[in-house]
Amino acid sequence: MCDVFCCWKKKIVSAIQNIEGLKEKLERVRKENESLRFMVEIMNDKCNNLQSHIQETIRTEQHMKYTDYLASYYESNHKGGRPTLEEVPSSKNSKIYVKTHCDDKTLVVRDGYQWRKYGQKVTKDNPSPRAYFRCSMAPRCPVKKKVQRWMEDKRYLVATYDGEHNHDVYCSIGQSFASAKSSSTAGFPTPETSNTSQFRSNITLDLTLSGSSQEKRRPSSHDSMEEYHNKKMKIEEYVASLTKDPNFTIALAAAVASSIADLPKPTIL
DNA sequence: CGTGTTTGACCCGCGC
DNA sequence: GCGCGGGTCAAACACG
Repeated sequence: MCDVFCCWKKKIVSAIQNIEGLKEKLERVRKENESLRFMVEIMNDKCNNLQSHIQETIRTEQHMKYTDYLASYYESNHKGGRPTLEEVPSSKNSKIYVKTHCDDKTLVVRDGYQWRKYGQKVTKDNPSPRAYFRCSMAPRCPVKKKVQRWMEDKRYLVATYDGEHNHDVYCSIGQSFASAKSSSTAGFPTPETSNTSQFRSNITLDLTLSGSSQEKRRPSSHDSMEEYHNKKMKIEEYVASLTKDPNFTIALAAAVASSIADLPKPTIL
């Protein structure tokens, strides 16, 4: 009787120990889960930041190209005179002058959008051939452009745009990144174009807990400040170790790039 | 094999 | 009506 009792007692103690162990395990998993959730939140913020960064980079590039064109154009035609409104290209049916190398035979104007070439022709007034491009989003996007070397200064390419894009630049970029196959035309993110590496290298994936993400995450009512800071430190260490891993960075960049392709509502610049 | 480029042929508007 | 020239098409080709 006593033996049976002892045996049962042992079993019960063992079961209780098991339960305690499971409880601890559960608690650990719960904490891990919480940390991961926190990290996903951070990643999400960083993803948004990255997206804004890309947007800003493209705007800057277009602005610089435009400024370069204006500067050289007014230098050669106005000898320091001020530009007039008529000479400033409009977004619809506009002309853009892009400086290139003289020996550069490709009629490529990197304007942020991806284009598909559908024809080339030598015109009467200009010995240089004229290339015809359609937006790669066609027929959804009706925009076309003609690119030809400028007669007056062969260093410049004249891109004449016909129509207005009804989508964002990033649709083209996302499509290009996602497909990993691209044309050698004016598409911004094409591997063939020299800007690509520059474009990518300018983006640094800041995965530390700084900026907006830190602002957003405040200690909850049941978190003490100390607990919160400890947690934050742990995650910072973890994130730092991840950022040191080149494979992780590559994987994240690829994921971000593909997510850009699926942006829900594109905005027209 | 899929996707983009090349290039000769074709279309179409315009001036004579 | 004809010829010219700019714009587009589409088959062939190239490339990854």
